[in-house]
Amino acid sequence: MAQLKNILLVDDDEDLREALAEQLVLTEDFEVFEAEDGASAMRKAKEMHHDLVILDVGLPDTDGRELCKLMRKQGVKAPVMMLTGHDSDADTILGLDSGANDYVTKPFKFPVLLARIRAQLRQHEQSEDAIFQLGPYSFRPSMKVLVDESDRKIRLTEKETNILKFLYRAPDGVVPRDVLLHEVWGYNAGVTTHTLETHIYRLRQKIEPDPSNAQLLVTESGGYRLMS
Amino acid sequence: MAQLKNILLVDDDEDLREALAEQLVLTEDFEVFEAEDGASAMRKAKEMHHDLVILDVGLPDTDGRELCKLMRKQGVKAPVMMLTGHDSDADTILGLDSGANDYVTKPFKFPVLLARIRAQLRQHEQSEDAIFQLGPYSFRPSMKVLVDESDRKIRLTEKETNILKFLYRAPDGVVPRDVLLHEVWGYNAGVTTHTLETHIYRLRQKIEPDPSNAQLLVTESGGYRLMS
DNA sequence: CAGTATTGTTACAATATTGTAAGCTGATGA
DNA sequence: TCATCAGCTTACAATATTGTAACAATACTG
Repeated sequence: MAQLKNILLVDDDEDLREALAEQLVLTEDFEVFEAEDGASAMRKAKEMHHDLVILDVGLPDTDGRELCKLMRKQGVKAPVMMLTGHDSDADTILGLDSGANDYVTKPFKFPVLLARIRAQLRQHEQSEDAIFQLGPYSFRPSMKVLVDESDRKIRLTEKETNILKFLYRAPDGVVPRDVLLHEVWGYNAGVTTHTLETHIYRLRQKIEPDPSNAQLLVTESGGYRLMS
Repeated sequence: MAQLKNILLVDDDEDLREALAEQLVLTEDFEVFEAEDGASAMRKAKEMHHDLVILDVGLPDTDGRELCKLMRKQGVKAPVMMLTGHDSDADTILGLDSGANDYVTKPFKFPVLLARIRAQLRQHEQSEDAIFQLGPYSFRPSMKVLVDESDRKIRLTEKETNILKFLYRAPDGVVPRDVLLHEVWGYNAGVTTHTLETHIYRLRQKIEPDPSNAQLLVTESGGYRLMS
């Protein structure tokens, strides 16, 4: 995973919660934030962005499904994984219909949970609500904006958005010009690599503090790379 | 579900497959297409669009995971649900990493599968690869086009795309003007309902066979409705 | 029926987006 | 050193998108 993902882990069973948190952190892909009841979960959900929420169905103050609905209503778009003790159909259905994305029955083996977490994260990256961390910006492709720390918005054109999207997703960083051309303009595009260069230039003007000395969107012999 | 969804069901166990198909059809939400081996599954996947694929891991000719990867490589974007007989971790992980979206262990209870299918479909509607059936068109929001039966493409502007998207998703059809305004332009938009009307007009020019007698995008006292 | 509100139609102007060309820079290598 | 090339910068023109205004048609109400 290119960037550390924030996970909000909500479970009142402290032993389980901490064990889980520890294992998640060990993967070095996640930063884990913990909550032990619905109220504090909501609070934490509001005060920062999480990339995924793990939610126990049974909490001391709220029902997990209700909490999930509440979170959705409050605008939490991240995938929610429900943990439950009972594998009854009713639970499953209700769990899924509360707006949760996946459902895991306790006890579970950690690798299974982990695989499902990764699958959810991967899937969410394709979604309209996806938010990416891009250097100092948070990037919302569907809104075509970059938002900086002080909440200033940088509007992007469609081409710019697509360029960033494909650069971000490139598994190992460098994307050759012609690949980028094909990805953004399509395979029969009558556009020269020169056009791409101009777009990169314009992007840099918008996103680089010092455009003539690119830090985020760097040139790399034959292509471009997005620094995280 | 507003529109019948096509499901491709791949399993060599004829009894199970037909029982499943029947139950799915009974919900009246799905049309089911069956295949009993990898080869014919690939053939069917190519010849038409399916909204979801159910795939048994063990097939006579191919391994289900390989088939899944192959489908992905061939451009199948629909969610894939893997059915497996063994609940081993390895299977789970491999299953999820092959590009499958969810994983259900046999034997399962039908309502559980159904709930998971619905969850996948719901989630996929938010994705970039989502394709909607809109009257005679297939609508690809991420490409901002409508494609008609004879493969002619109608390009849409961003506003037009968003209008269609929100109309399509409206649970019970009619969307009041002001709601649509808020959804498409945002809550602090300095745009009058008049602007919206113009956009609707332009949309109709593009998508209605007889624009002065709208069949797809109809006016409904106070708002608009998209006919499926 | 008159008149008012709602919705549709047309035309136009402001703006944003995009592609291209032309010149520039700096590195590389013969 | 000089030629060459990849990549950057700047400017400009074509086009697409969008909002608005003015007017026409239609439905609704008293």
